[in-house]
Amino acid sequence: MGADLAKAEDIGKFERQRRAKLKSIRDLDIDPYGGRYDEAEPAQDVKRRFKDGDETQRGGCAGRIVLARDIGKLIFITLRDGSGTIQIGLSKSRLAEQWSLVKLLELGDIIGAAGELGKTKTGEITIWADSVTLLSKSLLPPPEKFHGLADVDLRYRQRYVDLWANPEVMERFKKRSAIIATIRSFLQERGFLEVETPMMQQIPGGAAAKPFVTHHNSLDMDLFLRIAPELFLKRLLVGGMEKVFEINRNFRNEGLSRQHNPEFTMLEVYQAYADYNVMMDLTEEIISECVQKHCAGKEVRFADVTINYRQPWRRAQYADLLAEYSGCGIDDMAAIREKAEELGLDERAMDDAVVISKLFEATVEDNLVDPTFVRDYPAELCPLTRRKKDNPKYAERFELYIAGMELANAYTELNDPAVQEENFKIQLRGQEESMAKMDADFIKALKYGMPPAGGLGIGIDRLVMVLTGAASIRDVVLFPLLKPAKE
RNA sequence: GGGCGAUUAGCUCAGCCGGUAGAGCAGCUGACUCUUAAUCAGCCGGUCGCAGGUUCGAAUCCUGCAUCGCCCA
Repeated sequence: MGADLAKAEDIGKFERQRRAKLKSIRDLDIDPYGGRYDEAEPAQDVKRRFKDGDETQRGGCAGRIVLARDIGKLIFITLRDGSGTIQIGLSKSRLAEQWSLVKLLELGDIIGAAGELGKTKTGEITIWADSVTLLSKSLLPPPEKFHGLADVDLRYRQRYVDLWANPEVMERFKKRSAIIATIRSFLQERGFLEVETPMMQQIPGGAAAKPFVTHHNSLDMDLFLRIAPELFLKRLLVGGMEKVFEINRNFRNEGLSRQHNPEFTMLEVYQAYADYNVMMDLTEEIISECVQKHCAGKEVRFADVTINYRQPWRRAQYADLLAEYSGCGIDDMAAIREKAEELGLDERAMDDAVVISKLFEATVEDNLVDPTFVRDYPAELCPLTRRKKDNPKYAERFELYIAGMELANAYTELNDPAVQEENFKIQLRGQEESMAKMDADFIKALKYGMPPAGGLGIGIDRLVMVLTGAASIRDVVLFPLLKPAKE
């Protein structure tokens, strides 16, 4: 407590010094918070269009001062904007009456500068400013200039600092945006309609997860933040939308981990008259397009492994993979339970299907580094999925694994209302998980008739992780959920 | 929930077997019109996460707690 107060005072010291400068600037009759600035263009563009030897060129940029080298009557500033950095040369002789302002500038301030373009003796493209505009005074000291902001917790809490103090962070989030844009246009070009379905639902369904609860005051009604959009997107299939997709947030009331943030972004795609094989091809095409456009090659580093995205991707049977890595035949429950016991999975109270799934997680997943489609899941694990016609023990479902992570999940959608209702009831008997909730309106929709369809979900955050080499989901979510800051 | 690690100046970090706190950056003062993490001289800056314990003496050893990270469930 005493230490916290002391710290607060220290921070106050730096802020006091900066406030004093702010006052000096006001005393010069200059607004320290500027306004519209029309002379700026992106730093990268200025550097790109610069032609050596032409001394008539001019340019202007606006951004944050991230480095400054003060040589007395000449100051070099490294200015960072959204596109990169550029050097500004501030000389006393050129700036004349503005020099007193220039001497008051410091790291972190946001300025605009315009003037002749030129190269320095050492070859750096530089704006030799003849006008400088203070656009926003910074009152808090920036992080250390060379190491940037290193404290992991602070980086997430103060992402607004992280983004400009650590350029690779900005790059990663630009890439995330570009990847999502690629996916969106890929689907739109193929005739998929982008839709938005409710985030606040009365009956949370479409996945097995615990929902967040919220409350609508004037209706005096509890609502759930959606755990999946699935049941609404299928209603759209009933309504006649034959190719739809949604990219939006899902919310699951679970713990946090490297791969889990309670709110995460999901792509779901539905295509009438298709099945899971069509979805498999689509998944491979979408992600390959992203690799093509946003990665340096077909091999991408992720943590301590290299992922090989060369097509075609492996497509393997769930049962075969289980046998390959656990040594257990999928029908040999005695062996499966013994193996689970051996691995300390605490399987006694679990249904057979759940034990199988736990054993799969424990033995197989980590081995699936290169993109691998795992297909034909035990039907008990798939209440929304159509069973295989030639072997109803299995469902027409696949998951895509990359780097040991579940990246996508897809199936041939179940469109028989009687079977769907029965599956809901079976789930109801088993667990209190939300998948167990009976959605009578959804059954009603199916009774009107839903075309056979393939459905696909891709975890966008995880996709961005594997494509950008980010080991934690927190590195691809701008503002990940954190515990409240201590004060 | 369990294990491991971290917590020292605003930031990034040193600090050995216990002897009473250091560097770089930032800041302040001064010099410098071609720097690139500019340089040079000087100065300011710390209840060493918190609370106990051992000791003549604790940033250092012990215990508990808190926060953060990593791994596991």
